[in-house]
Amino acid sequence: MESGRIFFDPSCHSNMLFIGNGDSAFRGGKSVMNMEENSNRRPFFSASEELYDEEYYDEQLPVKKRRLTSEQVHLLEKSFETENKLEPDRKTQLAKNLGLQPRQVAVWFQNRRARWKNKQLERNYDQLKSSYDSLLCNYDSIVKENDKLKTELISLTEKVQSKEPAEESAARAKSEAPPEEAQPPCFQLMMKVEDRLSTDGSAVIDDNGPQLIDSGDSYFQNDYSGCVAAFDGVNSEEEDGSDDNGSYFSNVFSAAVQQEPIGWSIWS
DNA sequence: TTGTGTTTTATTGCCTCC
DNA sequence: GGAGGCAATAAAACACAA
Repeated sequence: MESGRIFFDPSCHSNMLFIGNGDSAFRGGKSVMNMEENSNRRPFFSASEELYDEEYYDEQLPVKKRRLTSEQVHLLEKSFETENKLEPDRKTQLAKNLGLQPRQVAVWFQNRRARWKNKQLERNYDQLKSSYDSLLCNYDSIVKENDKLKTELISLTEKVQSKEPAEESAARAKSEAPPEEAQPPCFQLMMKVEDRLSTDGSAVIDDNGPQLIDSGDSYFQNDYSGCVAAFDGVNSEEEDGSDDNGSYFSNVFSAAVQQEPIGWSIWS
């Protein structure tokens, strides 16, 4: 690269300046930056209309683009902290104080906003990622807990079944329960467990089947209802949108509604 | 010293607002 | 229509490892 003159590289997309003998595109201007007194840096000429300044070229040899001094950057940063948008008056004042062109101040703020936005995006990404990781961790522990409860349930059920004479079970199923094909497998297990765990036995199953669940000491009441509802073979109404397959829970609910004197009438 | 990646300064083109 | 903002981009300046 030759030295001594500034010219535009015609092939350069951004009108970047070079030092050399070229003068065809040389439009001239004036000094843009007043660098520190003791700085050996030379100013950078930016806008084309600011380029031509014979006196300046006689005195100095401008080189391409220059960085702002640390003092200039410091003041710009302070200004940016108070307000990241630049109104015309402030821009002019800042430019004057820093010995820069207003355009340079505007460009600096523009680039600074872009950097801030990128940082903000990074911060947001980190926050979202940590939230996601936390949720994932919770989800995993819930799934494990659910699996554990399922295993417990199956284990208890097997124990109950192994102690119950087959004929007794069959007889009760025939006389007291709704048609077996209308009940979900989970309910069948519940009935058996409920029966087995009941201390007095007589009060558990009476003529009104649905009271079984409402009897106050139901094994599955409340605490396990969610788990049971999620158990395989039990479809919630939300899942299939219907209860026309003889769901026991629907039956219980209907029975409760019918027994409720007031209050529930809206449902009947 | 040199190659390479990152940061900074600046331009361009498009869009919105008044 | 002009001013100003923003995204995309160029290119110089800088940092740093080999």
